[in-house]
Amino acid sequence: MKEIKRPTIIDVARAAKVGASTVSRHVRGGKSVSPAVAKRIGIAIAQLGYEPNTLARSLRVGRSQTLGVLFPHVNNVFFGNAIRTIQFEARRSGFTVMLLTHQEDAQLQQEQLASLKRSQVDGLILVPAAETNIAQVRAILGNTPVVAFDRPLGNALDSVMLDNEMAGLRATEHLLWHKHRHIISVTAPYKLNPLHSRLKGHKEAMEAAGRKVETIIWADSEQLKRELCLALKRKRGPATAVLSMSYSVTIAILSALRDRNIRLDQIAFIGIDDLEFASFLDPSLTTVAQPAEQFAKIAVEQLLKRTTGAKESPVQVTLPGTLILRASCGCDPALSKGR
Amino acid sequence: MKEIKRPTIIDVARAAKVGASTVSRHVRGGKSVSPAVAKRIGIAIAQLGYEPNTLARSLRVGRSQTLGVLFPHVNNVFFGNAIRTIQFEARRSGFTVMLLTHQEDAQLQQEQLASLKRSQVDGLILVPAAETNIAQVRAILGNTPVVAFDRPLGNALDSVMLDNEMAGLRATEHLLWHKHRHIISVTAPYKLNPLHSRLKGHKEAMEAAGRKVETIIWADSEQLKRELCLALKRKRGPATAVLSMSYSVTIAILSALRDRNIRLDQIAFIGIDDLEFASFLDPSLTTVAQPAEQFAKIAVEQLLKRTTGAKESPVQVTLPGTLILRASCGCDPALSKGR
DNA sequence: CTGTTAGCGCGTTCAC
DNA sequence: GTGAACGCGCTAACAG
Repeated sequence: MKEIKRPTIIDVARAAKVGASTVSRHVRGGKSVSPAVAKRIGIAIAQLGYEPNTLARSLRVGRSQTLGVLFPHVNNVFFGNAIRTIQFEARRSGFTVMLLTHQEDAQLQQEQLASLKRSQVDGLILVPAAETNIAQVRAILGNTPVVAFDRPLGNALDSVMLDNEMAGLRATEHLLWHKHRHIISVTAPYKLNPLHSRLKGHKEAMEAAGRKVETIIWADSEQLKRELCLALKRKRGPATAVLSMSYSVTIAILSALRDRNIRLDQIAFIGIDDLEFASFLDPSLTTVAQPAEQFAKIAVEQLLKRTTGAKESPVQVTLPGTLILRASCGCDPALSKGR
Repeated sequence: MKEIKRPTIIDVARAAKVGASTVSRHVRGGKSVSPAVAKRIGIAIAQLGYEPNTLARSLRVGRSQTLGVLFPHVNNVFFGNAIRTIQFEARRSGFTVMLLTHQEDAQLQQEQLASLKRSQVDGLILVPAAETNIAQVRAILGNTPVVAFDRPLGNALDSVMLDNEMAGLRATEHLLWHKHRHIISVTAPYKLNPLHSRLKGHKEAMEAAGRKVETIIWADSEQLKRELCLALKRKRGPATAVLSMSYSVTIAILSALRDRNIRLDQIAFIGIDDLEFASFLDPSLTTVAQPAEQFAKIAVEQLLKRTTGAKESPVQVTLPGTLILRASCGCDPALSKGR
């Protein structure tokens, strides 16, 4: 079994006593090859253990059949599920996925984009880092199709994301419905559009109810602890409910509460973005979940359309979140049994 | 800005009035090019927005500078961190990473392996699905270097993983030290070597202490609830401590306890594998954490050695886990403040 | 130090 | 229905 180098299409051709192009037609299927010859080729391929060289094929046809995916990271349910589905959908269409991460770092993002470009990806699904603008991306990517995922990147691009404003609005309304009058919202310092929109929806709901908007911008853990305690423990109209604007903010809040020995059942809480462990906390956490799989399907579908040269104007898909009622908002704990 | 097709090395050569190979030497750096010429080439590249075509280069040199990574999924801290570090380390050495998942499915794993092979990856970091043997992998991969990650795959391969037996032993010893006499261990039905080893270590510790080994094999959630309740609530010597053998088992146990309204503080608990939310539970969860970053570094390093043709006999690296003492084992809750 | 030439493995004309 | 020849973009030999 001296496999000093891998068999090429020519080796197969020789073994099957046919021309190379006949083998080529056969492996790609569909094309007309006489049954007898097809049989011989099939045997030769099996015997030699031939696998087409994707690199050579891509170079020749000018498409790599590869989709780039550039995410901040892979460490949360939403991204994890999205990635799984993206891979699945891409595979179904004969594409492979090249997954990179930029760790929310603009510099690294640019490098990764360059890497993707050099790899000749046919298209890209991008969750842009904060303060990214479309020009930076285009400068590196040229005219490679891009769809923005989870975060907008100008309306010259296809995009798919949550109806963030609605999410903020609905979550707030639910808290108000539970008769909370002093709700404190917590957001991250990143200049990320989704956070702004969620906050905007929150403000809208608060103002419609005639309540004062109070927001903490989480800068560091000490400051968050301080401000959160202040709001929750003040004598005059202490906050009784907390609305978290994102996954990482929720983590920060949970840490802060834990460190200050404030039990979750002393306040009401809703977090935008679901957490895999939301139902294991006590009380279980009410969250607004994003339809990751649906996002992924739409993103891939849209991207594949573009790679085949569709020229329609960009579509911006916006999907509603799902308010998962568990216990932390004040709803009956029994509800949490669902999941 | 009519960018009808991307500039090639020849376009650059013409623009700079030099030969193509001179440009080639320049872009790869290091090689000797006269300063004057280098300058001209630099300008031409900037002007045209030239990016080398990785595909063509790979085809030519016979290496893709790409490392394949095939993981079960990306949805847990351990895998997530490992992936991040693998990408980082690979990048540092000029490699890009092609990440695929097999969802613990042997069939899908084989397909993904084939895909990786066709993509001409220079090496592969693999977390093998259950019941995978080395022959299956080699059949598809030929002589592409592979390092097994987190799970062994025969000793003909480089591998890096946890000292699983030690982890099971240490966790058990800690529970015994807390005077628990009836400890119940819970494992998954998958025929995964790490689970066996952890269980083996557990048994060792139990037998050394003269205690009876009781193990639940988690088949489905109803059965788990039933058997767990039975063990915890029986009249004669009820179990007072639970040892979970893996991340997913821990999730299952937490679900079971929640559904049966058994609060975590009624029992002692240690889980092998850390969870990102371990410190948010009440009581916070004591776990054995795996050094994901260290694993990743070693795996990449070893793999890169192989891709440059190292022929030493396979090395099997085994690293100890870290017992993170939080509250659920019975240690002072104050300890949990650490993280 | 530089340019010319010849393929890497494949798909695609275009003759047969 | 089939095969020979060319070239995708690049780098490794060589010759200058």
